[in-house]
Amino acid sequence: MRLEDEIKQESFRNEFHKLAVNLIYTHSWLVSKIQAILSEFDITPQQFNILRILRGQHPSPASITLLKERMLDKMSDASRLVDRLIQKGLVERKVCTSDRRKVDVIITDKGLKLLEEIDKTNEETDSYLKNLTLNEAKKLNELLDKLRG
Amino acid sequence: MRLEDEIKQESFRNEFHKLAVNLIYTHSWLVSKIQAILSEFDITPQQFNILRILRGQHPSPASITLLKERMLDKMSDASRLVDRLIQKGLVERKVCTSDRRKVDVIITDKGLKLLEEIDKTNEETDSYLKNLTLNEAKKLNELLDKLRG
DNA sequence: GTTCAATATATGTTATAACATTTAATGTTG
DNA sequence: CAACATTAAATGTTATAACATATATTGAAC
Repeated sequence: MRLEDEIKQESFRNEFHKLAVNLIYTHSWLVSKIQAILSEFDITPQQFNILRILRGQHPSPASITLLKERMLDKMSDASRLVDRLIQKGLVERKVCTSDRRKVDVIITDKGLKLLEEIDKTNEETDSYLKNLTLNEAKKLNELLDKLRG
Repeated sequence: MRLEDEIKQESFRNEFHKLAVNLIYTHSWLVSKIQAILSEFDITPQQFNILRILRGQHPSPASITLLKERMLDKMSDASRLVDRLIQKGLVERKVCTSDRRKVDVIITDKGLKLLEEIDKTNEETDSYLKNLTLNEAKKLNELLDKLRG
């Protein structure tokens, strides 16, 4: 569906301006889809992302800095995110024995099991994007990579 | 630059999954650029968007509902956004005489002037996106529209 | 005209991003 | 070894999205 119709704006200054608005709008569209799926598991998209990063590291722990590097936002609130995951019993935090400034963050078995359950929704998540063919998805990825320079 | 290199992840489940992550990452990249520019005017991207919508309506007022429809996020905090713009003297809020449930939100002269100043940064804003050719930008817009269905 | 449903918006709440600051620990230099 | 610089993460703060709720007003039905 055309952006102009969806936000009821007749025109843009130019194609680049339209692109900026389109990215912002489409991001919001996508994230709300993902959020709807994840809310059934009582988890937010950002918390989910942390769990996946930790699973990728498992059984090694991850530091807060490593989590930040792997996350999609430039300066995320990783420490507080981890706090909330600890409350949910999905991760544990330990003092790092080799460097007392660091903490070791580890995913729990409960966290791993939750990810397994969520993995079962992969088909549904992908389906939202399958308005595009595989080649179109590839093209879109290439263009996004090029856009960032 | 390739997404895999930027977030230090070697692979994705499939192209569609990569696309989801790429959209989230690119959005964050873009918004931080826009934010840097707007912060010099002491305004957030969302506040800026409200001002632009109100300028488009000027001299007619806009209701909160209209603002919400025109905004890029599904369920934005329009009322509180307007509060903060009022504090900055950039908009005014009046009771709507024809329907006391509604309020009329109007941009002030100060708000209009600020937008004129910000308009001078358009070239800079566009320049971030000019890693793409015009045709590539068009293609990207088409694909994003198609993606949402 | 009265009753009830729908509507508009303000407000409450949680989670998050972003930026700043604080505090303690580690690394570097002399 | 001491002094200072750097680092890691926790914490403070503001703004926002999203969802829920509250309250007052308007519209619809009878």
